Amino acid sequence: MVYHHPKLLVAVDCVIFGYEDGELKLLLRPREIEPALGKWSLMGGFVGLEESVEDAAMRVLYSTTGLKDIYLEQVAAFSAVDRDPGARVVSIAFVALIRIDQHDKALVRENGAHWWPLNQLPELIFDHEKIINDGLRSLQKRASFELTGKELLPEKFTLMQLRSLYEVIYQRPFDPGNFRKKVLSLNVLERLNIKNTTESKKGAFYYRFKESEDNSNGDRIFKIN
Amino acid sequence: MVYHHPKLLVAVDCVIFGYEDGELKLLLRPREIEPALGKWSLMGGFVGLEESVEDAAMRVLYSTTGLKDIYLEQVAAFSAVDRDPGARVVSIAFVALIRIDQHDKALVRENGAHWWPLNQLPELIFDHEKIINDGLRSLQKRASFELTGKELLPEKFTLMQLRSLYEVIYQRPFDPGNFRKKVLSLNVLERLNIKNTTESKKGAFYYRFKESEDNSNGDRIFKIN
DNA sequence: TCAAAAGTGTTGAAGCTACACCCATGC
DNA sequence: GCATGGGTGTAGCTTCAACACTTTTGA
Repeated sequence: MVYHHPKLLVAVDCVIFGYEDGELKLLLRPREIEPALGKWSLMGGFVGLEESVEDAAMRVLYSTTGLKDIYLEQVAAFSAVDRDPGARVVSIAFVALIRIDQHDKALVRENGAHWWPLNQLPELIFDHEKIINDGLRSLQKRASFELTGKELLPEKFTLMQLRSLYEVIYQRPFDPGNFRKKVLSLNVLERLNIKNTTESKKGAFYYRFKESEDNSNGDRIFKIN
Repeated sequence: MVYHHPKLLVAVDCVIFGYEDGELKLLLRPREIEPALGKWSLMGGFVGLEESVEDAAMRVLYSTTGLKDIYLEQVAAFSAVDRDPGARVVSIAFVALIRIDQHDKALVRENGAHWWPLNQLPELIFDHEKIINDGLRSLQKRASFELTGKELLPEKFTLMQLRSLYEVIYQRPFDPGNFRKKVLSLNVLERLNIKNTTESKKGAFYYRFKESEDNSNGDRIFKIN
């Protein structure tokens, strides 16, 4: 049986965050069709008949970065009637977190895509700037409940690197000593017996996320603001 | 210009919460068409070509409760390919909060709709039980950041009534003294010079929400669990 | 008089903030 | 030696949970 109602184009748009050179970056690509040809756009695609929106987002991520099993989280549906002047499109936005060093650089280049620092974004099409803002707030919320870094940092990292990541996610400084104590008290990291000596004279121990640790107990770990 | 991609039915489903007789209740209606005829369903409808999903949710709420300007919040998109056996439908779920005593009872009756206590729900169609669970978690989250009651309680209410509301939202008891102190410290309620004497011998002051108070500063006010 | 809710006070534990302070080392 | 980040400690403050206690009044 078929319901008699209008059908709409349904898209997914992925706010793909990566972390490199102490900055949060976003993977964007120049739009290749009218309208808004040449402006920059989130990585997106249309949802097919035989896939969920999550499947579609995974497909988009795989086809643009070559990565599977990416952290993915729904943000919201964006559906203003005129948000896309070319057609009526309802878009489901996702946040994706990836390690920049792991993605398929050739594939990204082939797509004309480019990593843009979060605070030096180019002109974006449609409502993508708003989507990005909501995506960042979503990331901040996640980072405030669950220690976030596994998906963005290298396998092993120093506490200073983790703190730097939090500083760019929250756009504010953290007290080094207090950050260290708080993070270690969560009991989700394990210290390795290797030191990083490139970023400080003394050398700092590497840490990594423990396997299969829940990492989230419902409490805030950092306050936003 | 038109994009050449499949189009899908897009629906909205509203998890409509009300509070009555010390219980959280949900407005549901029996489904009138196959498949799943006779099972109970969230209040929903299809999104038209000339409306956003928020518009569509508003429209559904107005046509089933007679109310406008309702608190409405997106929960998520549900889009499993086979979630509706009758057709491919992507549904955007919303949470709505209303005062049960204010809605249009005749209209609700006319729709065959019925208020069901949250913990005695009937058998539901499709994935609506999951949608309700996610909706409740969404309500809990909101109530943990922002004192919630304006949309569910009568204009004036006692602190005991507010506490009872929180107890059913969180499904756990709150210490009366501590709850009182915490809530009053938020500075979003104003005490009226009237007492309610029907629920206690001594009589308790009525309170109401202050006008245009932000009511949310980013901090948790209650921990979930 | 007694039960039940209203409303206030207290106390100890826990967490957070803002620091001070020493350590190790490359320059 | 000195600047830099690594790492630990601490004093003062706020918050919170648990619970005692007093007030008021209808049954």
